[in-house]
Amino acid sequence: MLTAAPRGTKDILPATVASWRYVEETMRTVSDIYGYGEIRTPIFEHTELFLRGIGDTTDVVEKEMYTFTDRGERSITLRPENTASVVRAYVENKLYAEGTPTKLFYIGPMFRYDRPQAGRMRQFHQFGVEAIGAAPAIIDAEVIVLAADILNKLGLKDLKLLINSVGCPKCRPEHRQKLRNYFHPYLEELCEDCRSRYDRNPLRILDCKQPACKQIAATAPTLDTCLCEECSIHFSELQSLLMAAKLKFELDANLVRGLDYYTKTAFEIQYTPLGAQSALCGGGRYDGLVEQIGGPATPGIGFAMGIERVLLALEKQGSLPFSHNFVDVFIVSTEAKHRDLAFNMMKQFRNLGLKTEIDFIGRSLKAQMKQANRLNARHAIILGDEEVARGKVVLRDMRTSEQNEVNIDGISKLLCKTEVRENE
RNA sequence: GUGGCUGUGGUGAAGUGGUUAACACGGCGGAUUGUGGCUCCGUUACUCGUGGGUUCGAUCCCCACCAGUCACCCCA
Repeated sequence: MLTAAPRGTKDILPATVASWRYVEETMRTVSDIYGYGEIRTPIFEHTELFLRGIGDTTDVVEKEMYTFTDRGERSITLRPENTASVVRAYVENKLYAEGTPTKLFYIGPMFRYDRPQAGRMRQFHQFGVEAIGAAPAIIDAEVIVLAADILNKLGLKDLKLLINSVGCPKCRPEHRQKLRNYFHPYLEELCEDCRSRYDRNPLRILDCKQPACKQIAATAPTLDTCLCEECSIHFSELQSLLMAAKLKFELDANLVRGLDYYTKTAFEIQYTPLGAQSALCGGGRYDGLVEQIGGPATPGIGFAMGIERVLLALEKQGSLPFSHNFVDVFIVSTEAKHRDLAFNMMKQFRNLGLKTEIDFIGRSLKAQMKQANRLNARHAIILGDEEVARGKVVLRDMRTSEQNEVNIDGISKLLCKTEVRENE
């Protein structure tokens, strides 16, 4: 137990960190181009924020949160997502004073107590974007295009963009009523989950995978038939903007987001080969959220993207850039009496920006050469006893095997020139 | 939270109720008493996820737990 990380967590080791940085840098760069600024909120918040923000009947809140009481008797929760925090920070720091809309992005760990699976961790990482303060569909379109742009820049193929409108507090109750009326005669035939969904949130029945429920739901009244004029116009404007941006999408009347705060636009980008965890990115509009957590009535839209999932997709597709490590110089030194000289040389090289390595465990000359080779050293500098006595040292080019004696003084300059030439 | 499958060294893996748990890669050392990349040799699992049980005896049989994985669920 001491030597095992908690279930659903994992170490990200040097060999994979390069991929993470590549993905994160792409996200940061694209966000910057779109005018989104990075925000870093705390990893934990008052539990109440998530109860109010996400909705206290959602699965995330009901059974997936890491909640504990701190030493000051406060109920604290490790963030299961970041939209509520960002909105809290927006209100608390009065970011609306800095001009509208406020465009923010974040990258960081989230925590959800789920049963782990590939692409579903208890500590996982999300990149996400929030645009707060603008209601028109053009900001929805920007956010969606931004998400697609990142995935495209990363080189992912065969992505599927699904969009829907989940309506607003004006049209949703009507739809809800229509759904109840429709499902009422079938109550006995629905699965247990759906019977409770009937009372709590009949919209979710549309999402059920049970064949029986699916069949019944197939002809249920869909939301698009009930959208109020405002929502309906908003949705068609969004579609026209996406077409203008040449972004392909599919309408999915059954696309429902799991968190309560969503209104109007809902969207998801899927990479089907990932199976059950194919949603790389999901989001939508949340026009009631800012007010819900105690701020002024303010519209907003955003999405979150699962970094582990993006990485899985890239791996599956074979699109991860492979990085080959190398060092500029490996200093070979077997004589104890030359250790200080070797160490000092290494320090000088490193000050010049050369990646320099040395043996740390008392290897033989031959073994040190092997090590230099394994580390992909461009050059080996061999401190031979006889040469050092004459103020010289052997410089070997590891690729051509050419080697010659050079003066100890001035070797730094010599090496630097070589490296500059190679990098050109 | 539910169900299925899996669990042998750093990695990929073979294997059997009973002396020394294959093989490959990797690691370490060596094969000209000053030099790597190829080749060759040696070495590298007080032990087969953990804990119980059955048995004269279990890595191979049973149970529990832990972990991974697939599907459900949920969601990114």
